[in-house]
Amino acid sequence: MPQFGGLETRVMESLWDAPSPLSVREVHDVINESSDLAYTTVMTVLDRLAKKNLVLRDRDGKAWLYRPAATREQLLVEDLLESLRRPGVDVVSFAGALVAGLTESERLLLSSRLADG
Amino acid sequence: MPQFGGLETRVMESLWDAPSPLSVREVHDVINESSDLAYTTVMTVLDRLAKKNLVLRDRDGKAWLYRPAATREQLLVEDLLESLRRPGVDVVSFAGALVAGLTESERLLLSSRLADG
DNA sequence: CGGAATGTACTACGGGGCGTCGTAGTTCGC
DNA sequence: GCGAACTACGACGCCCCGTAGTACATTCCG
Repeated sequence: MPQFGGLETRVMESLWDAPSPLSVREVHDVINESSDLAYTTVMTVLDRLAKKNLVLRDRDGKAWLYRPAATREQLLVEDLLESLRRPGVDVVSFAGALVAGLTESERLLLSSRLADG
Repeated sequence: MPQFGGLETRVMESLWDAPSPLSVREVHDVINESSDLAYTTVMTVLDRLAKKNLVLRDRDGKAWLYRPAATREQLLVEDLLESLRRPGVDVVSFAGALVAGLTESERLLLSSRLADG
């Protein structure tokens, strides 16, 4: 629903890319392959994301395991539909601009998917 | 490209809904049909939007006339494509989620538009 | 059992964006 | 040249987010 900050995005991507829920330590390890952040920094971010209901968490012993509340694609669609349905937005114009911006393969993919939906 | 703030959004909508470029005063008048903001508040917002190249302006005597740099639909598509092409995003999943979220008429509209693009 | 890890909760601070406006200065019309 | 309209610029407070420290609980190992 909202826009993620820079670090929030990286944390979400760690979770999205993982096959199963991750602990703070695991997310921290992933993140720190390309940075040098404190453990508590990652924890704070996960905590805030959880409070915003963008990630869910379950106890695993003394630790929490975090997982995304929605896939990237779900969030994308939610955002898109919300914007698309705001007053004044012309869906026809949107479709036109979209066609102009898509690559041919993207256009075909979307097209076929929409056709038999 | 970016996300507008609350007042920024209302200002942009004033410009989008207008048939021709508007002065600060005109935007202020539109906005103040439903609020009570100072003239300079609206001016500041327009100024910032111009500095971010989200609106364009041309001189008209001593005043500036403001117009959107892009249509809402163009911005929507830009945002969508940028998100859609980020690593990890699955366009097929996106298409699936999109079909599930669209109304039938929206689906048909997009579908036909994409088909003959 | 008792200390070292490991983990969480809570607090904090600084920067940036944005809503909000005031003041000072400039320009145009009469 | 004077007043009205307009702009330029600065300012302040709030909230979000990146960043982290400290304090406290739990667990594990010797």
